[in-house]
Amino acid sequence: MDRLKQCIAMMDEGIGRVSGIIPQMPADEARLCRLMLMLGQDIEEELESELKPNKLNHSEFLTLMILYSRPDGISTPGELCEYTNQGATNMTRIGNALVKRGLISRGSGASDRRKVVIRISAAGRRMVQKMLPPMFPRLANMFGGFSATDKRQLDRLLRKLAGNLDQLGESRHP
Amino acid sequence: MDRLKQCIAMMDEGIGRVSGIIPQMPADEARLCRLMLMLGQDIEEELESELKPNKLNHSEFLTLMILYSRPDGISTPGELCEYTNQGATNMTRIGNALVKRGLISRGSGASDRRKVVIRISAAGRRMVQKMLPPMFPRLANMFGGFSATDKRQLDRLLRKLAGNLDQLGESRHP
DNA sequence: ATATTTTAATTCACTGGTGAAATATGAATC
DNA sequence: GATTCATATTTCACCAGTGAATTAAAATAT
Repeated sequence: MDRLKQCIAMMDEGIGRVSGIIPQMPADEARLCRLMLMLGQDIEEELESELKPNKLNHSEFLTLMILYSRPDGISTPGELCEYTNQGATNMTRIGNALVKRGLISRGSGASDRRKVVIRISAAGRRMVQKMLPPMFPRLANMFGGFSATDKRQLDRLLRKLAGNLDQLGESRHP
Repeated sequence: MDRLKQCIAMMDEGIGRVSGIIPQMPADEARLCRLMLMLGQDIEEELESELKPNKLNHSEFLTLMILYSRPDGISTPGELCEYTNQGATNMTRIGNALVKRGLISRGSGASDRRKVVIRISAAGRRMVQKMLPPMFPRLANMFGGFSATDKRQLDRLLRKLAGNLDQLGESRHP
């Protein structure tokens, strides 16, 4: 129990010692970065554990949600790659898996015949509508004790961080 | 460019539409949760891209850093599993990889002979000291434009979130 | 003391995801 | 209008991480 708290305590100590040895290290930033990584992973695990009973993994679920949230229920592998941040290779596999379960259909594109049109099926919509409500309580608990201001602040800071990460990313992929 | 920003814009629209269909959804919490997932992944990628030139992956690097940050430079597979949040299986592989590169040594435990003692080597310490400084500029940029207050706020909110996630986790693993 | 249960680490078979090459269509250039 | 170049998807071979079973050593119960 309290796994994260323990990991964080040990990180705080560790960063303290390391910045004793290497004082140029930006210790506050390192801590925030580690926190983001730890919480991100933990939330991912939490999510996967909620998806497991429905035998979907995160990227399959996300793909399905994007289609569900579209007015027309349609997209293409390439576009889904961008928004799910998955490689094309894996999107092919995800498509195969979802088609096999009848949650989406794949058809040839009309205008550009290189593109494949992916469309959520009625069964896919039902699946989403069945899966979402049970997630709401845990989702609410995740931010239990957060005031409206806390949530606004967190939202603001995360979006600001996103802007910086985009900058960093651009210098990686020139 | 601006990959994250675009993903976030599309998420905002998507959540808007979904909460039109399913109004019980806690939309603010869903947004924050998605933001944490997206940023967590992106930071992970950023980190991996910095580690790649040294042919270490995140979990290998983290393992090495934990050992480095210990006063005695020592741990055991089991303990490293807890703090890296990796399964024992994978820790065996990580150990193999790091031993093969001479960054750690593995020895039999004195008191409890089931436990394996893992110790960072001089080469391991040198590797860490070589790798860290080049990461500092990007780490600083990640939080560029964050005031001291912004950083304190973010730290506070993330630790609060960690507490909630520990609660959630306990109900999963009873 | 011996038998049982628990704990630590490893091995094996598998899943999810990636990079490089292949295929096929479309767009641009000569 | 043939050739070159760019884009969308798929296939193949590989890497990282997981769950179930295995081995060995402690701890506990009988």
